[in-house]
Parts: sequence; structure tokens; C-alpha cells
Amino acid sequence: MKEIFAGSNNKVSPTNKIPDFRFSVSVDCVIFGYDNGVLKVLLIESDHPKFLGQWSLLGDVLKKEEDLDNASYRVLRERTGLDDMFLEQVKTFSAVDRHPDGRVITTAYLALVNVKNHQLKTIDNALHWHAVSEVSTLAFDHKLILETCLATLRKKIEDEPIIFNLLEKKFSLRDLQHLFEEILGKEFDRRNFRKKLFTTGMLIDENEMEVDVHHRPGKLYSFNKDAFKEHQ
Amino acid sequence: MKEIFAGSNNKVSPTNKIPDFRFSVSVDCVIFGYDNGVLKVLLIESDHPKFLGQWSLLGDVLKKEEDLDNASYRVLRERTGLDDMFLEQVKTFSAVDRHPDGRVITTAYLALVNVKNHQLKTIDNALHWHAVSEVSTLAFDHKLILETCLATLRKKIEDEPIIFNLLEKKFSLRDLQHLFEEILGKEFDRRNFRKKLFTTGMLIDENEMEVDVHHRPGKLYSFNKDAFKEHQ
DNA sequence: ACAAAAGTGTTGCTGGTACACCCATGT
DNA sequence: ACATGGGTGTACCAGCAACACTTTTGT
Repeated sequence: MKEIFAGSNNKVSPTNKIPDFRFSVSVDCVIFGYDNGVLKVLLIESDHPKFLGQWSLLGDVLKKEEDLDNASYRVLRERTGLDDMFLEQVKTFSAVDRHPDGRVITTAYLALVNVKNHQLKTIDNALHWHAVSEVSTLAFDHKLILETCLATLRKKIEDEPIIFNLLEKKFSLRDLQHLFEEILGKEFDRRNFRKKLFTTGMLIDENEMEVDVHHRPGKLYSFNKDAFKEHQ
Repeated sequence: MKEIFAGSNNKVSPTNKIPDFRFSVSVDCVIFGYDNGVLKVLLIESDHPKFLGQWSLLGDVLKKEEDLDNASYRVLRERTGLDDMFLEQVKTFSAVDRHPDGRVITTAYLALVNVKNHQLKTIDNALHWHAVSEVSTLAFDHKLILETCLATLRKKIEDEPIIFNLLEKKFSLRDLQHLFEEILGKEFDRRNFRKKLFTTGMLIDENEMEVDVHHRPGKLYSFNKDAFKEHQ
């Protein structure tokens, strides 16, 4: 199996700026979704012989004519059918032994998608949403990558209004608060939470109410993209 | 010149998990130092024919048996002689045309060193400290990398006590404040700055005074590594 | 009627900012 | 004596946390 990497160990270039060894490069996407009050991550059954029966992140190799952003975008598009999700580079993982077949460097991307907004490609029934809190082991170093991206997500939602990417266009304040609580693992005072969100100006009152809810329905809001004032 | 990349375009692997194209991989270090009140970055004269006379970041190719952290560490050690500086991965740059000789993916590292604490390897007199504010163009996409790392530095010093890596072991409050101001490009009230820093508990009073200063000498402090309480 | 969650205001604390005076040292 | 920057305290304001009651809807 290691022989497929034979031939990549080449001569040093004349300018001595050119690498004397070439690497396989890939992207892996940590795709988060929020489904029925639970933060989930999209995983696929590993097709690598050494990790049969285990789950892994969605990834692909970088192609000759694309950059890493394009590659991660392509993975998302091919797998979920969406093409305007939040997507951001997080970190590159390069441990020497992270891939059993040889040196593969992978760049992790954080993706936030609205679970309701897309259909998983039905061909790919090896794809499933898993509750993040219940993921134990993953193929390769993907557990470490997942944890790194989760930590990044936790940090980022306190600074930047990216959390809305996980919700439907119109959402209730309860949805929003529960999502914050689910991601951060702590609870907020309902009244203070409302006040804070309103003062940021990021919420647009849609003048609609929740439906099919078994109690007093709440108002629906949408995210005001223009109110980016480094708020929240 | 492009021929050196011939032969890296190989067959698809049987597991279809293995890349069908291999890349050159490198690290580039954005090494910041603080010298006489000025934030500086360590640059080297480019030895690439296309960028002769231009400056570039310190980097090297990733070797077969090391990971990216090790590679950046090695670059720092080889160039500055230091071996315990602050070093952190920032981002991987992968634009298709970023390197004139072919596909080279590079991972940028942010390094903070104490300029006074080390001697630049004298062999390497192509190495020089440049005031960050005066850097205009650099070889490759290194200007973009520098700006990215500078933005990361600005963000990080507000959250984490990494700024001390740029100062000598013992420093005055004025040094510290001026360094913050130099990096962030804004000024602070001297009295409020002191108060804030003291309440974090990150400063240890060394019971020593500045010397050789042309006015009333100030107290010297050192950084209390144990007071990491996510403060500042 | 009862349960469940929506909606609303006040108070105190804490941290940040603005600001003025005296002190120690070098020249 | 004068210039330079060190060292200190107070008052105000804004943002955050703690907290209780009334309202609307479904069952």
C-alpha cells in the first residue's frame, strides 16, 4: 500500500526553493448543522480499509487546478447540494503518521449549514448526521479535527454573527438562544439574552409568529446582514 | 522551469482516498520583533530568480519526516538560534498561481521573538529586520501573508498574554504600553492602562528600576505565567 | 383551570473611560 | 529651576447579571 507514494521523492531543485519531497494534500470539512435542538456534524462511513466501520469527515484531495477554498467548496456542493453556506479555513493538520498510506497534509474547514435547507444526495446513503456530543472515535485524526473546529466555532460565535447560518431564514428567539446554549454548553437568562440581541440591531422583526407550537407562539425574526457593527 | 514538477501527476489510487496529484509544501514564518519602539519583521533577500532584489519571509520546504510545527520550529532555530520562542500556525495559502514554479502550498506561522535575546546567524547577512509599517511589496504572496499574520497578532494580543514574548524578561510599564500602542495603532490612557494590567495579576514586581534612562526611572516587571486566567 | 412558554423593567455591580495633581530623576 | 515621564485616585457611564410578574396559546 505504501508503494503508491513511491516516486514522489525527487531531486532538489536548482533554486533550492523547490521542495525535495511532494505531499498529498486534502481538505476535510467539519459540517455543523442544528437539528431538533441538537448540534450535529455530517459524517461519512470511511472507505479506507484500515478504518472500515468507522466514521470520518467529508473530504477530498486537492486537485491540480484549484486552491483549498475551492476544494472545500466543491466538497460541500457535491455532498450537500448547497452552494452558499458559511465556510472558513481553520487549521492544517500534518502529523507524520496521520494517514496510514503515507504523508497526507489536510486542511480543515468549518462549515455551517441549515439542515432543513438541503437534501443530502440520496446516492450517498453512507452520509449521516451525528450529534456532536455523541461522537466518540473517528477515522484518521478526524476526532482531533472535529474538536479543533468545535473550539473555533465556540470562540467565533461570541464575536461574529455566524450562528445564523445554522438556522432557517426565520427563527424564534427561543431557537436562537437554545442554539447558543447547545454550542456553548451553558445557559443564559432569557430576558437578558433578548435585550442583548435586540440592542445589537441584528434582528429584523418579520411580523410573523411561530406555528404548530404547543404553547404560546413567539415572534419570528431574521438576521440583518447589514448590522455587522462588530456587535454581539 | 516548470519541468521540475513533471512526474508529480500520478494515477488515482485504488482506495480513491489517495491524492492523484502531489504538491510541494512549505512553511513561512512571520517573525515579529520589537526594537527601539518599532514593530519589526524579519525578512530575507529572495533568492528566486523572479523576485531578485525583493524581500521575502523566512521559510523552508516541509521535509519528509517532519510535521509543519516542526518545520517552522526548525526554520526559526536555524535562522535565529533561538529555540523557545512563541510560534503558532496561522493559515495555509494555496492560490494556484502563488508560486511561479508550480503548485506550492505554504502554511504561515506567527512567531514572536525578543530581538535582544538572540544573535542573527552572522553567515546569513541577507537577513534584516524591517519596520512592519514600511514594508511595501514582498516576493510571492508574502505581503498578504504578513498582513494576515499582523491581523492575527492584533486580535490575539487582546485576548491572550502573548505580547510578553516580544519584550525582555524585565520591562517597564511604559515599554509594555508602547508595544501595545505600536501593534494596535492606537493610544491608551497611561493611568487606565496600569490599572487594567495590575488587576489581571499578570505582572510581577521585580523590585528593580530602569537604568540609563533620561528621566525618573520606572519599576521593572516580569510576566506571571501562572496568571493565565483568560484575563487582560 | 392549568401548563408552557412569551413578553416586559428595575436594580446593583463591574469594568471602562476621562481626567489632574504631585513625585523622582537627569540636565 | 526646569523638563520628562513615573506614580496615584475619583467620578461618571455603559454593559451585564440577577431577578418576578403578567399575557397568550394549547390541552
